Amino acid sequence: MQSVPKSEETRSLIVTTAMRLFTENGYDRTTMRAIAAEAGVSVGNAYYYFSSKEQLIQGFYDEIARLHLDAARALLVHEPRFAERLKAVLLCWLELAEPYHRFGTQFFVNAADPESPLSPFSDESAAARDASIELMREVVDGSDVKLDPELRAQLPELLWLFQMGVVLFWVHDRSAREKRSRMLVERSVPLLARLAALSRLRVFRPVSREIVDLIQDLAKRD
Amino acid sequence: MQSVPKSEETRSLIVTTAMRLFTENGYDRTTMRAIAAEAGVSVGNAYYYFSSKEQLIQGFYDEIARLHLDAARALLVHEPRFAERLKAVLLCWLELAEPYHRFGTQFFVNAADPESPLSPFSDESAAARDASIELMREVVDGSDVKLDPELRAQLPELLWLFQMGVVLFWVHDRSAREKRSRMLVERSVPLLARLAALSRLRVFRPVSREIVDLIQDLAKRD
DNA sequence: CAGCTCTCTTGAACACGTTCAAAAGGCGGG
DNA sequence: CCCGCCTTTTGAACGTGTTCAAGAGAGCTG
Repeated sequence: MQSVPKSEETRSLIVTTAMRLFTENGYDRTTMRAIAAEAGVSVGNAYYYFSSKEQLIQGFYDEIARLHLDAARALLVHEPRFAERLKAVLLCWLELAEPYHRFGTQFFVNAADPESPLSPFSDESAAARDASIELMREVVDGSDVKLDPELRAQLPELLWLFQMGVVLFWVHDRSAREKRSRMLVERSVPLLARLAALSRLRVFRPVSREIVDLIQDLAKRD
Repeated sequence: MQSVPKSEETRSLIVTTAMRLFTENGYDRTTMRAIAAEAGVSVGNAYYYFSSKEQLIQGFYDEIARLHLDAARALLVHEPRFAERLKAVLLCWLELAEPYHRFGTQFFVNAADPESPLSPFSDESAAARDASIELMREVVDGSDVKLDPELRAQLPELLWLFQMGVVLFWVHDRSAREKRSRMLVERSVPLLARLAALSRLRVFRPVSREIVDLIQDLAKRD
């Protein structure tokens, strides 16, 4: 049988313990000393595997992203309508993230720091970001939506940005079980779909072209 | 002559010193001990006036908001065109904030924490927020823009939200002298103005109504 | 002036994230 | 079995934000 290297065991023991304590007591109230003690290792050992307390949640971040990709793809299989596809993907994220809303808040605040490797715009997050954009591309391509080809090319990235906006809203959402975040998704998605459809109208063309151009220029890396 | 109470002097000595050190060395690299030493007081004394290091920047925050209100109003006097008014107000903010971009970043990250009193959505920030929304109302009301009355009522709040978006972009902007943030403003504002005008078209009415409704519902406090 | 009270000030102490020199384990080659 | 080398582990120590009990002033009252 395939034996897991000892070091990998220690690593995952630490990250598992950390996640448990974070969800139990919140991020701020969980100390590195407590994590180490609970995992039965020394503080220094935790720092041998993770360069900071913040870094500890990168593992969780990756985990939730992976779960979301799988769960969302499953939902897309039998649904051709664009708005429904997008809605399903976003609601699915809200559902998966719900258990972590309490400390997730703290986490996503750290992630808002442009310097942090946890920022969705950082180089370190490039892989996760690309995967999410790819998912949005599937949302668009597998649907029956009719679009200006130029908009179609940009849309996945725009939808990813929209998703980041939803996350931002979710972080600030204090309603029971993040009901308001769900409402945001349920009501804004049909609107987006209608706007996307409208974008093919003649009056709209110049405006939608310019929007696409602007985003494209802004998205260029410095 | 009106004598300033001693305590006010100490308070402002501390905040002034802190601002200077923050801009010189950045927020993280400036310690409370350094601030206290430089101001010639004890660490405990700084905490007598400010409940945390973060709190120290609330002063700066208020200051910049006040400067912006004055400077922006001056720009509005002889300009009737809606897009130009909005653009002037936003570019004016970018200009005022530029010297603080370096540590402002750190600051606005803290402000992204929904729990923090520095969050633009917090109760503590209500006064500053209302003042900014009022400014946006002047931008709209003093202009020649023609609007659906319902949209007109909501627009100031929407524009304030848009401004928060610009700030978010600015925080992540790493281009020289935040050139990209200026570009964002210069190109997105005319688009917004055109969209606002389009909103009076018959095809658009239902969509724009729903957008206004949605925002209104979301803006309701829990 | 003596005493009292309230504001202001102090600096040592605490808790936490983080670092680092040193020790302990594990392992392949002699 | 021992030696040398690399990985892993340790815990004391450091720097930082923050707290707090104690003291110093400043002003008021009898």
